[in-house]
Amino acid sequence: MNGNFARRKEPDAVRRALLDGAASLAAHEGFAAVTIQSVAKAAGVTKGGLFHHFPNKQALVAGMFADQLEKLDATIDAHMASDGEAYGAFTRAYVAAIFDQQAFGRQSVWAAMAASFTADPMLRGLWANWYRARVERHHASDGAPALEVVRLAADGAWYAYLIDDNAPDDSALRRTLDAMTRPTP
Amino acid sequence: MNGNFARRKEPDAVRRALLDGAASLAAHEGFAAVTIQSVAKAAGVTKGGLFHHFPNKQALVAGMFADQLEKLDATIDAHMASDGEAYGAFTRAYVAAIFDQQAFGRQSVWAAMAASFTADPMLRGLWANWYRARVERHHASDGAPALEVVRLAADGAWYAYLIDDNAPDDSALRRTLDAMTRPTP
DNA sequence: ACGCGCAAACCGACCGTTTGGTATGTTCCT
DNA sequence: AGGAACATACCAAACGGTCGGTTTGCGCGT
Repeated sequence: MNGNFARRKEPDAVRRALLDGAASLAAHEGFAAVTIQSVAKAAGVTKGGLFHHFPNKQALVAGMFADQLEKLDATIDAHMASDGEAYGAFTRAYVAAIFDQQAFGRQSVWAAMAASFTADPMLRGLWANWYRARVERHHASDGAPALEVVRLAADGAWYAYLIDDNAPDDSALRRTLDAMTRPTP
Repeated sequence: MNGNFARRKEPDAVRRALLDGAASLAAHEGFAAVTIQSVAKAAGVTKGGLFHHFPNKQALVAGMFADQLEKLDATIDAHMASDGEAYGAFTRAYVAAIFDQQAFGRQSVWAAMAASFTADPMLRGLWANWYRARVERHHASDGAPALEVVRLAADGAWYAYLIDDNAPDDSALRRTLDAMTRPTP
């Protein structure tokens, strides 16, 4: 039995707090605010404690990226599971995830991650690999060129939404893109 | 007459060298390499000289952005001038500019600028205003929703191209998008 | 059951470097 | 002469990272 007070040493919980703290910091303060000091403080740990879990900052950021990719995986898989139609299911889930403000809005980790994509080739590779693997996995149902155009347009809409502060109503665009993923009879 | 040697004091030339140096630095070394020191050195000037032309770093970066926007303006206008068809002319020029590697490739200033978009709200506003003004200006010929989708897809393709190192051949996509801007008879 | 050792977990002070920015000159042109 | 156009020296702050020390908990021998 060890479910005692909070004073116990639970490294897994600390590691989780570090990753969550980094993500929250990136979402609300921007990617530049993700410093070793700030992340450690947000997790209730000192710098020394942080460096025990991650050898350097790059490892910390990479861990945060991988964590977010896992969550995105779960979101997309859940959406695909509740989709009756096989054709374009992945593209629909992808579009749905992007148009979900809570997951991809300015106040999200991805907004900050977009900033670091062009800077760090390693993080760029992480995302590129994820996307490539997903496209390849669902090639049977989502390999059509028309679906690729839909995904690209969703990416563009997401980027435009991030940039333009007073974002317009995009529900019409979302419906349009969703309709473009339906099989043509 | 004052067209003498290069030893004369020509503040306009220095200012130009600073903007070009900043752009070149951002393109080849990434946005993080755009520091006061590096830019001044690239322009053959010391820090003090730079701060004579720009009150702070934000003003320097803003000037660099405005400079690039002017160049983009010229590129698009030139493309539109040589376009016989009125409908979708702006969208076609926009797509053409994006798919021009020299202007928008990874080795371009825009690749670095994309990184700073999410970080700095001011720079974000500069781009958002430019885009909004352009769309409004060409609303008569490029206001159709189908054309907006094309522009968004071009943005998405550009972003994907920046992220994925081994970029695939996108000439087919470029033709597809271009075809989608033609008037439907 | 009980101490005991040892490694994992964490702290806190320190370091070298870089950054944007300032203050005080010095040179150049009109 | 006087201001614009630069140079030079300096500064405080923040960053990533290191290092020695301290605490916690678990295994192990008896």
